[in-house]
Amino acid sequence: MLIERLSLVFREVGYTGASLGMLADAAGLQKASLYHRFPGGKQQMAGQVLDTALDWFAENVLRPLEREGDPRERLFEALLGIDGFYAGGARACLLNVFGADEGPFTLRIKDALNALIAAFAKLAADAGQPAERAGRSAERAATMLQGSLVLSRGLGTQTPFRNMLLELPRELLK
Amino acid sequence: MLIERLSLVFREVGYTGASLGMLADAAGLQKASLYHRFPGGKQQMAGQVLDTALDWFAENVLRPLEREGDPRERLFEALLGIDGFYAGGARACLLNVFGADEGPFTLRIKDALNALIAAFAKLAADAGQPAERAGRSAERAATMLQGSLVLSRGLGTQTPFRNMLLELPRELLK
DNA sequence: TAATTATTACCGAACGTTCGTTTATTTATT
DNA sequence: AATAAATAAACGAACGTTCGGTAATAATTA
Repeated sequence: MLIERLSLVFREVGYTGASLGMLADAAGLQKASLYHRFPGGKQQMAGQVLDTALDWFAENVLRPLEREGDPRERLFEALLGIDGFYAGGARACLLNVFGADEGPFTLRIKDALNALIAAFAKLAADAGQPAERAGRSAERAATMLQGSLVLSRGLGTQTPFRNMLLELPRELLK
Repeated sequence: MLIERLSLVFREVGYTGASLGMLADAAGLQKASLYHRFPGGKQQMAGQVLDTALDWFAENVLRPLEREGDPRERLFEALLGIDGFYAGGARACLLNVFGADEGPFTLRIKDALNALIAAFAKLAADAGQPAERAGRSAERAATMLQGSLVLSRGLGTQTPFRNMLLELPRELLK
């Protein structure tokens, strides 16, 4: 899939860091050919990459968190989605990567983060946490998710990410 | 201070995102003049910015964490340093910003993160936590620090950072 | 102290390179 | 034949960098 190849580049070097040469190489196309698919240029590529990622995340992470059913099962399903989305902590988060460059993605990033927190909060509430505590747990869960990605990348180890996956149930359930 | 002005630019737009024009403007100098102070160019500027920041961090955060004395007092002093270092969550972490671009700073970033975790671990151990648990608490504290910065930036609010400052004592003490 | 030399700090202008993008043309598909 | 997909070549603009020279400051000499 073309979008996914582009996504890997953006997630590795960020928006400004991704040159059209790199993107073309990753796509297996010439730079000019990318402009046939994305007349809007680099910004459109990044936007579509972000949209696709957010769609996947909504389907495989948010939806399990928000659906009906046993909270523990829903959380495990979401954690599976998270693990896949970040490749075990090896791939950076687009929200972090695109958020660094203040640009046309700021609003979408903000909405996505809020949606994640809201989904975590619903799960925690469904698991029996009082509303206020569920909100704090949700924010802390999102914080640990993002932080573990930073640490995993900075340390060159996937263990912080894995530890975070193990700790989220304690945080959000019961 | 010249270095601090450059630091603000790097922390705002990252390494690749920072152009020499922006850096020169922030410094109140011409581009050519920056090459008088930094013959090594942009890379040397970033390296010196990183070194200066790490020195400040070591002095005002790591040292309180590792010194002798009451753990609660030491932590509060460190939290004060952290709050100042990140301007209440408004300024990004150089470890995150420079870590995005895989480059000549990777090793220094790794060492700095490990030093922070080690300092947190020593504090938690001094506060009475058994060694193994102190290590986990320390990693979790570093994770929440970095994560709260991502969230604060992404959401455009300082509250995640502030909440993190409030939660660290619970995490590391007792 | 005054004049002179070194040294440092800074700047305008240009360098070659790479950036994102466009145009014109060829190849593939239907 | 017509439409879509891919490309080679080139574009202006911005990039990081270099260079020659000018102001300012310090050191040295007389």
